Amino acid sequence: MKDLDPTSPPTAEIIAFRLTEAVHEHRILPGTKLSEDEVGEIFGTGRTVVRQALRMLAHEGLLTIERNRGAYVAKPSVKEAREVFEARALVEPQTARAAAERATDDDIALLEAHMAAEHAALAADEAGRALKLSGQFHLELARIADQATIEAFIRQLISRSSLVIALYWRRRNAMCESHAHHALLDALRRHDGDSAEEQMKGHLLDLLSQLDLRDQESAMPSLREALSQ
Amino acid sequence: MKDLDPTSPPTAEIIAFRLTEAVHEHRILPGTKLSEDEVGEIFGTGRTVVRQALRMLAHEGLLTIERNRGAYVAKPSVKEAREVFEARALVEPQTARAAAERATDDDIALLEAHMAAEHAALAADEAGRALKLSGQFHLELARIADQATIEAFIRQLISRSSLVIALYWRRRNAMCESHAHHALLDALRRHDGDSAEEQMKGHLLDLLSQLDLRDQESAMPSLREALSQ
DNA sequence: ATGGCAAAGATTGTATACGATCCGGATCAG
DNA sequence: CTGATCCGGATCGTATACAATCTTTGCCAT
Repeated sequence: MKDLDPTSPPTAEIIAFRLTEAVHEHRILPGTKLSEDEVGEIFGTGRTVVRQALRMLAHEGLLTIERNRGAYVAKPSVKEAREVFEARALVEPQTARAAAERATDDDIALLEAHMAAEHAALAADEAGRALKLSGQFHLELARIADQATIEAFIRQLISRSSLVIALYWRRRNAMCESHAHHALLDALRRHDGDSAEEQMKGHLLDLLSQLDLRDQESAMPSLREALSQ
Repeated sequence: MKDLDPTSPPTAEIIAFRLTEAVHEHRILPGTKLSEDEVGEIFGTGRTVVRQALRMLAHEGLLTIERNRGAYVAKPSVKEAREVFEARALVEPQTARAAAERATDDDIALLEAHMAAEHAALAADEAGRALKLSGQFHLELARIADQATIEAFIRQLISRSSLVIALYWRRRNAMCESHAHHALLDALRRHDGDSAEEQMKGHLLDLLSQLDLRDQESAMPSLREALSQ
């Protein structure tokens, strides 16, 4: 009851969470500068707390901090983008399997609510919000699998995936991936680990295939970095 | 040439590295308190920089920070210990495969030097130093595999493995695992991905089997945590 | 007009001061 | 003697002041 006071100054964790949310929803785009003074004034706190939050996010790969220059929302290279999805392909299918084998009725209900929210966001044309929920769906699977260590890793991967999608997604309009989550949820309902693992593998390949990761795009950025900022 | 000045005050990264090294070498054991003032005086810097370092290490799971109480070297539970090795078993075999397929002659030479140092440390009866080098060996494989994202994850896992070993290792004397690294190195020399993957899988199972992770030990801690710590 | 250079402004890096919280011992009632 | 309560010391949390660094802008020489 003491932490619910809205007038109390936000902690570093809260600021980090809010910023993470904003980046996941593509309300803050890669390359944006996050000035300490600016963020501090927005949240009504000093720079000390803001610095903690920024360093946390930098450690998760969401920001890059350049000494004496400031914190910027990260712009993953094509190589990093590939690595992120390779890592996800390595870790998430097995996690989905474990989740399917362990999921309780409550877990299923929670995921259904999640998907409903995702559909609602899509219907309301709030693509950013839908994307964030989509990421949370994957994170819920890790939680259900009861693997806190891997869950933390997947959280980082999903964070970076948001950045990758912001930079390299092909068509802005269609976020037609909800079928995949539906199929995953079905597999979980049946406690079918094999199917869940397979669905997840396919889902991640689908996501990767919708990215535009041509090397042509990777040669430019280093040049564009210098001027566009 | 400017960063090599030994009189200049250490940065947060340097302090974090030194502390990490000390924990990996078991010179600082789980449960040890790291006071901000104390660490600051040791490194000749203010608390601000120390706090940054401590928070970095906490974020990697090496320390646990309790609000208004201080930072303590983490004491992973049995569950966490299992999770760490499950995660390693999930990630490292494939990484070893990729490393075997990509390793250059220089990489092999570096690993050989690494193993020599490891043997030397064992011969000098410096078990802690040998353990740190052993961890670095695994990390080198990730670097050779050219997977920066997964490398960062493995770094965290190795950190926590050091803590797990400090807490749950069975016999203090024998660190007879160097055979495994030798076999891995052989597989890399032959660029035999299959063998490397299989060797790594077996190596990690060996490590896990040498831990004493009985539930008896896991029922106590939650109780012991409350009073002993 | 262009290129280098210098000074001003802005932003981050660090230390320190002050306030908040927690732990431990002392005191006292039962 | 046991238990609770209160106070002092110590440690952490935050804000702020000052120093270091970078960027920008204006000027001058070529």
